[in-house]
Amino acid sequence: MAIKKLEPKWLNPREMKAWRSYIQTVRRMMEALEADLSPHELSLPDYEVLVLLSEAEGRRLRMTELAEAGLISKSRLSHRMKVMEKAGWVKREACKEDRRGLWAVMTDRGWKTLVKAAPDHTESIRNRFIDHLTVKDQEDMARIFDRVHSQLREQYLAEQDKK
Amino acid sequence: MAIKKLEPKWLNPREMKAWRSYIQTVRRMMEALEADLSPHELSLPDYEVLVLLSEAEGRRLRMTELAEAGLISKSRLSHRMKVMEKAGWVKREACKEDRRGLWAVMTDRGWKTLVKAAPDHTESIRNRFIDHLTVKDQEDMARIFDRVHSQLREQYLAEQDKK
DNA sequence: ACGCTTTAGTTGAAAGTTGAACAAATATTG
DNA sequence: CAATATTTGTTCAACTTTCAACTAAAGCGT
Repeated sequence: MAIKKLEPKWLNPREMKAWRSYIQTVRRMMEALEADLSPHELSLPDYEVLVLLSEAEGRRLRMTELAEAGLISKSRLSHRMKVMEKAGWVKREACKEDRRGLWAVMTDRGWKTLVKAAPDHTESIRNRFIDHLTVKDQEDMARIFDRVHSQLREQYLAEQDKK
Repeated sequence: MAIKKLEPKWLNPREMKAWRSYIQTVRRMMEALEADLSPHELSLPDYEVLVLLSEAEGRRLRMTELAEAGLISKSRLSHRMKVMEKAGWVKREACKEDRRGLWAVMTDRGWKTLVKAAPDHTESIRNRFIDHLTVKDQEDMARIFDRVHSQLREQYLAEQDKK
C-alpha cells in the first residue's frame, strides 16, 4: 500500500469544514433532543431502550440482544435496567430456554410512558433536524450514512479478525 | 399557527430511514474515533480541549471561553482540567485583568502530546468518515449541517428569550 | 461423563458528569 | 458611592458509566 503514503495527511479546508460543521451540529442537536425529552422524565438512551422493546415480539428482548441493539454495554444496561425497573417501565423475567438468561420486558406503564413521549420526541426530531432537510437532502443523508455505516461495520469486523 | 396541526405527526419511511441511518452511524463513528485515539491516552473531549487551546492566542483561553468553545459545562471543564493538569498537558494561571478568572494554558508537554496525536486522529477521521464521501457529498454535508446548525442556534436564542 | 471454554448477566469500585450551592470579584444602578 | 445583580470558577453530593472480576449455566471435545 505504498500509495497510502501519498495521501494528504491533513484535512483540506473543504474537508475540515464538513467535519467541523458536522461534529458540532451533532452535539448541539443531541443536547436539544435530550432537553425536549426531559419533561417526560426520560433520557435519550432510556427512550431508545423503550423503543427497542416496544418493537420486539412480545415487547421483550434478551438482555444481550437489547444491549447490542441499543449500542450499550451489558454492564451499563444492567445498571440502567435496575433504575428503569424501579421506575416501573420494565421488568426482568427468568428465561426458561436458557437459564443463564433474562428477558427484559416492557410493562404497560412503560408502554404508556413511551406512547405519551413519542409524539413530542418525533416533533422534536422534526423541529431540530428533519424539517430543515429537503427531500433530496434526506435521500442524500440516508445514502451517505448508510455507506459510512457499512464501512464502519467492515472495518470493525476486519479489526476483530486480526485479534 | 393553526397550520402546525396539519403537519404529519409521525416520520414517514424516508424520514425514518434518514434519521436512523444518521443516529446509529454517529454513535458507531464516535466510538471508532475514541478507540483510534486511545493509544495516545487521550479522550475525544480532552483532545478537543487541546485543539482549542492550541489554536488560541498564546495557547491560552479563559476557562469560560474554553468551556463554551468546547461545548461543555464549566463544572465539567473544571473537573477535567484537574485531571489534565495532573497529566501535565495544561496549567491554570491567575488572570490579572479579572481577578475572578483563570487562564487555561497549554503546556509544552500538552503541545507535544497533541502534535503526536494529531496525524493519527486526522487519519482516523479520514478512514472512518471523510474518505467515504465524494467531494459532492462533502459539500452537501457542509451545506446541510450548516443549515441545521444555524437553525439550532436560532431556536436556542428564541428559547432563551422566552425565559 | 469429564474437564475446558464460552456465554449470560451482575456486581463493586473507580472515574466521569451533572446541577445546585457557594465565595470572590466585577458591573450596574439609583 | 453604596446596594444589588451578575459573572467567574470551584466544590459537593447525587447519579451515571466504565472496567475488571465474578457466578452460573451452556456448549464442546474427547
